[in-house]
Amino acid sequence: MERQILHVDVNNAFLSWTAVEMLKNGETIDIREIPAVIGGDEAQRKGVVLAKSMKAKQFGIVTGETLYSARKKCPQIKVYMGNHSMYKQYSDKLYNLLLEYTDEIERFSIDECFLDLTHFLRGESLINIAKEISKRVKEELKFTVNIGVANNKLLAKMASDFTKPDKVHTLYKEEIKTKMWVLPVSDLFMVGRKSIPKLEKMGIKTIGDLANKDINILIKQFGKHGKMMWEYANGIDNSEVIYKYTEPKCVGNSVTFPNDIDNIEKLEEILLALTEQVTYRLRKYNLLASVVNVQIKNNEFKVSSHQRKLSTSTSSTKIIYNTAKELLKQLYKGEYIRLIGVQVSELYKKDETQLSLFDTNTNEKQEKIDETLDKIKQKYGYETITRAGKLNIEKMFK
DNA sequence: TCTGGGGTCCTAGGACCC
DNA sequence: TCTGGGGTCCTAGGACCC
Repeated sequence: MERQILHVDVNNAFLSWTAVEMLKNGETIDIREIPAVIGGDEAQRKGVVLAKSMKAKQFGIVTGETLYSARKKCPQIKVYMGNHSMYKQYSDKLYNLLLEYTDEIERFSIDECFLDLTHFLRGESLINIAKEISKRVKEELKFTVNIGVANNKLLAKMASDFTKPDKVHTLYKEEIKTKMWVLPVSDLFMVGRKSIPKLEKMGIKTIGDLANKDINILIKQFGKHGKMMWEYANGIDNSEVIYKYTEPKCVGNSVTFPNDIDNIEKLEEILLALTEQVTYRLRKYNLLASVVNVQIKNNEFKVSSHQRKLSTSTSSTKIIYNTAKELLKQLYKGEYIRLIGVQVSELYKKDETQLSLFDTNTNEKQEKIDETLDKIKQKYGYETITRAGKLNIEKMFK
């Protein structure tokens, strides 16, 4: 049986949600109607465009570029700050509305969902459901979405990316040639910055060119990724809508400094603050980690990383930080550092861990200490007790 | 490039084992 | 040892996504 899939994508999510929130708070200007972007803090060297209005797009502003460059394209551009917890609230509102149609929903990102309606149609057509959702979101939640209607996730996602905003598009098998193959290959999901020039060198300019290329040549050049790109270009995708909760595969935190740092003590201090946040989340998920990874980016943007597998899995701040500190020592060659990050992976559910032959007791003792501290954090606020003191990355540079 | 932060997945090469 | 081949595990780096 053909699957009935929708992809719901919020138009300019961060900017639209900010607009709705501002209007709710008495603002009279709708920032969706003027050249505006959501951007990071330039003083903290996080000045990139995270979302843009349609008006801003008309000036050629793209997501990810610097605010400096955005201003050059449009000097009157208005820049607003983001607020992640507000985004989450709007994301939840959308999700709750979608739940009225099916509980088979995959939250692909904060502003995108896949819906599997195969078992929930009851005689109605998929496109009419899409139109109803579109209308209701606009009326009830005051922002707009694009919806892709198709028989698999890839085609639904491609369809939702056609003309914007506030549109419903279908992309059925018989429409692939006319609607998808004519697009530049860079529009295909999973064809990124590095693949585009390689594909062009092979004479592939459109998605159609890719679809009709010999798959073996693509596999030779790109490996598994080549096979996937070819399948996507041909509209082939058998992946399921993953609507059940899945545990994260890794947990990490990283930070770009307001100024480059060449002082190992300072780096260690920040590393500790980051590790505390990572392990705090780990314990909140009730997970233990077996691999610790530390990453640095120097002032020339060169990224390097070291990782180490632990003899036993743990969520202990002390154990993970000690490992991270050693990894940093191996990594750091005295250059100016722009970013540091710590990430843990190979995660296990706490109750499922195999008991290691040695030293589980010390691990457990450390984890107990952390859990006690976590409870205090929950009661009195996170800032009160982090071992990095009142450490707050911004404050550190004052 | 005045170039964020949080993820997932893949690959190549080396160590080590039989 | 002037040493073969295959498998597994580990690490570093990179591609891609939103």
